Amino acid sequence: MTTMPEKSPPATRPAPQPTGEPALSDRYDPRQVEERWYRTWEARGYFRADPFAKSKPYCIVMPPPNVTGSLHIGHALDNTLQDILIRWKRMDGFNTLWQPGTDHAGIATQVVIERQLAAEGTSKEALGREAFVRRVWQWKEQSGGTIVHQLKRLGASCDWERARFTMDPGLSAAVREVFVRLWEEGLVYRGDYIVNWCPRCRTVLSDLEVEHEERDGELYYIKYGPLTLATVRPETKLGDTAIAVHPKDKRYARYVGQTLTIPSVEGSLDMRVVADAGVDPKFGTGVIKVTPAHDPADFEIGRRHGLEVRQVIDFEGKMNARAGKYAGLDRFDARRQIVEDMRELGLIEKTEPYRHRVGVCYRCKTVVEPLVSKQWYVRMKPLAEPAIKAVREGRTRIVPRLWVKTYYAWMENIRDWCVSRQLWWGHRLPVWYCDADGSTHVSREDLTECPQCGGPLRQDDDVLDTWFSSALWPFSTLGWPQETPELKTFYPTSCLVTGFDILFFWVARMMMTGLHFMGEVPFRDVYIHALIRDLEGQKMSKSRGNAIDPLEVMDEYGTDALRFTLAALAAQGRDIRMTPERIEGYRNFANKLWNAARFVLANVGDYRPRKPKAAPALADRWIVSRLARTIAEVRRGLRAYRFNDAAGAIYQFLWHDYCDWYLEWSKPTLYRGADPAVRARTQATLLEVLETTLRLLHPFMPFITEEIWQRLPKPGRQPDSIMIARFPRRRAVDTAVEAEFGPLIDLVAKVRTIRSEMQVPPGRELTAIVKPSSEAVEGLLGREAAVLGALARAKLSIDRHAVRPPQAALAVSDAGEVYVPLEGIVDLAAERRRLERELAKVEEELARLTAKLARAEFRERAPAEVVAREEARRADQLALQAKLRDALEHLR
RNA sequence: GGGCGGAUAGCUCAGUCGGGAGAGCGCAGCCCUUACAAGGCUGAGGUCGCAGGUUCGAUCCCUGCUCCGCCCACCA
Repeated sequence: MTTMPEKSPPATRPAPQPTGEPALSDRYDPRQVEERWYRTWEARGYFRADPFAKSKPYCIVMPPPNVTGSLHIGHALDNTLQDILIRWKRMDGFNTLWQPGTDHAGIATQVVIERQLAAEGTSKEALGREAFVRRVWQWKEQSGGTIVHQLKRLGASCDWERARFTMDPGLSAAVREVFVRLWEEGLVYRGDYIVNWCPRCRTVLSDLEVEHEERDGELYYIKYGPLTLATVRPETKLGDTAIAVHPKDKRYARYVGQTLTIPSVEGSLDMRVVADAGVDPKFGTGVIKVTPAHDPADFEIGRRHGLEVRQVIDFEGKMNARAGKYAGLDRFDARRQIVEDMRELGLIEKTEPYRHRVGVCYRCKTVVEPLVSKQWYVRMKPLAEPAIKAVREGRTRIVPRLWVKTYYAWMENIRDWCVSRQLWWGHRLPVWYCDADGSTHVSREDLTECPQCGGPLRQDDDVLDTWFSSALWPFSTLGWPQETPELKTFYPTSCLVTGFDILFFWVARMMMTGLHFMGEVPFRDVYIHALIRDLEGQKMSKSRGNAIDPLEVMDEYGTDALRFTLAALAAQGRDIRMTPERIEGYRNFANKLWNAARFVLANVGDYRPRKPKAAPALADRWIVSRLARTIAEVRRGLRAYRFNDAAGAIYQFLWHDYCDWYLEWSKPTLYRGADPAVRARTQATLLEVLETTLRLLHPFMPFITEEIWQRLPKPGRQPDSIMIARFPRRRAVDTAVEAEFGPLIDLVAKVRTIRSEMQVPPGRELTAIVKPSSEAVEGLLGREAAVLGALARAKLSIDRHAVRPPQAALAVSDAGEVYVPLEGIVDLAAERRRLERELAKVEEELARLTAKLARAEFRERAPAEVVAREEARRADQLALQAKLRDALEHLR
């Protein structure tokens, strides 16, 4: 790595605040910069929100990561987008609050500690509940903050002083308040139903927490007395309490109502045959066994026919005492054993391979066992209706709109939410039972004795589903149920940014609780972004080994590069496929910016900000107009949550307009002894445009923009940091200037093309004979001749009466015609082939246009301007055709 | 079974009034030109999944089909 010779900083520049070395290396080194600036920003309190500020509030609540969590690429995306919004709004003068926090993550956290205990040769049972919970808290205090530090590395400008944890006293009070109120309103109830049980986690799961996986299994055709039925779960046979057929199935009508004696593995069973519409006559033999205790569908059939619920599998997934000789066997071992036994008894008619979906625990992937047990539920329908209405009425806007339908579909078919969990880590249910009089008490305060009989009370052992407290997040973090200034100022929050995977788990539930308890939607906008996958479209995960670790990316490419990459990719609907190459590209972009800044700084040493003496040149006005266009695009992009559009606009502008054209254009002025006033004007434009672009880019790339911004000489008093500077305002685009400048760019490009295609050695001096199309263009070319010549690397000869010499390559620009004499250099045969190819293309296009224009329908129906354009295009092509023919003639 | 999304350059993807197809990467050629080789210049490469329809005109709107992916649902 080479080091630049030290350059003395411009005299007017205030000493860069926390900046280290004065010289800028030719490569941007993020490590030098990021931590230093983050510390400064935080120390100066720039992230802090003020509930009493007068400016318009803008608030985002962060989806709380699990305390056990480590920053993965999904967090990085989610939080980068939030930070972009918050930084943008902050710079735009809003009173911003980005409310951070973490989630206690019931099962996930409990599993982590259980694993630790196992490694220590002990268990939570050995510890006891109280000691276990203490242990979790201890762990939380020590290592629960990992993700917070990682979010800081990402540049997240949250108000950390307000960080909340779902099990904080305040939030726990909110949880209790909500549960008690729901109980008082009759929206919470306790009931005996079939639930999804995870035998490994030993807890009930909500329907959402069950994932479905395709697995290969076998379909067993079993003889049930005179009938044969098909099942994938023969082990539940011992819990069968009926046989069911479809009511209209004529094949079995005569059995309905009868009680059959079924020879089985444990002697004979007597079983009723019932008719139920839930049976699909087309599946298997059209007969099913009914196991109300271990199948949700069977449970329903059982209720309809008053069947006995006969549990044969216990809460650990083992066969229980009712299973006779199979008692104690794991359910899958029992399946094998029973099948074997039935085979010996000749009860298995046949088996078929069968691929089906099984429910598995979303945490540990263990096959879920449906079991009947007593759990707590929240009645959802009354809560869902206002939440549907709020979106219908546009009080909350879901972006992109494609998720709206999904939201409605789920809300409209919502089922009651099982909220109790058989865990130790979480909010314990505020429910007490009196064994003396059998009463149940739900209370805001801890109870010790029965309010009815004064007898001793026993608190329910269960805790609430983790998502119960998350559902209150937008108002519990702001202080509810207290009436706080925070709530008053920041609720409803402005925008929620999250992935679609937790639309039901979280977003929908926040909508419901927010409306119910606050009387208003929790957020005005919901922006739902895609999920990041690898190149093969696989979900990233540590176990697959395909995960891109954002921490490693930040180490290697810098945080700004990662953030910009994520913003640039954010548009996509459902999936984002991410590759390191992509990040590398944006790392290069950061480096490009860095070097552009170095160039500017190296060339403004003698610049003194004062009233400009020279009027801006065409190029100055052009870049300023391009900047205006970019500002408009960025603002439009951000407003519409089109982060990729916004990022793309800046990328395009900075690299291709500012660096490729304007910087190059400025060089002749800066290097050669130009008029000092013109030179100062150029310097002023270079600086002004760069400074504005930095502010525009800051929400996306906070670190590098701050680092450069601090080094720029700025007139007058300025804020101490770019992050509290103003976001660029919209300004007028000068289309006339852009139209004037365009042809100049074209001209340079044309000459370069000729040079490249004719393989003119770089050392060789070229003369470009330019024939301007009008006097105005001639004047323009004359004024810009020096720059044009330098960029095109050719001597420009402007001649209104130029005649294209023979044996010449040809190019056309809007500014006129360019002839470049190339005698003795051109490979004539190759040139002829090239011209012939070109001619063929032109003629094809010409034929198409001629046909189109000949059609009466087109002339009559198409808008006049379209017809005119097509005619102009045809004229161009005709002229081009003539020139090409002419040129070919010369070559022959 | 219901619903949703995707199919555009070799790869990953933009393309929001229907009016001449774009980016990044990759590839080819030339260049260490005093901001940057993590760079510059130039170039090649596409029947916009298939078939119909609407329209003067369709990558875009409608219908059908094929192939991927996802979500929801009590077919054992």
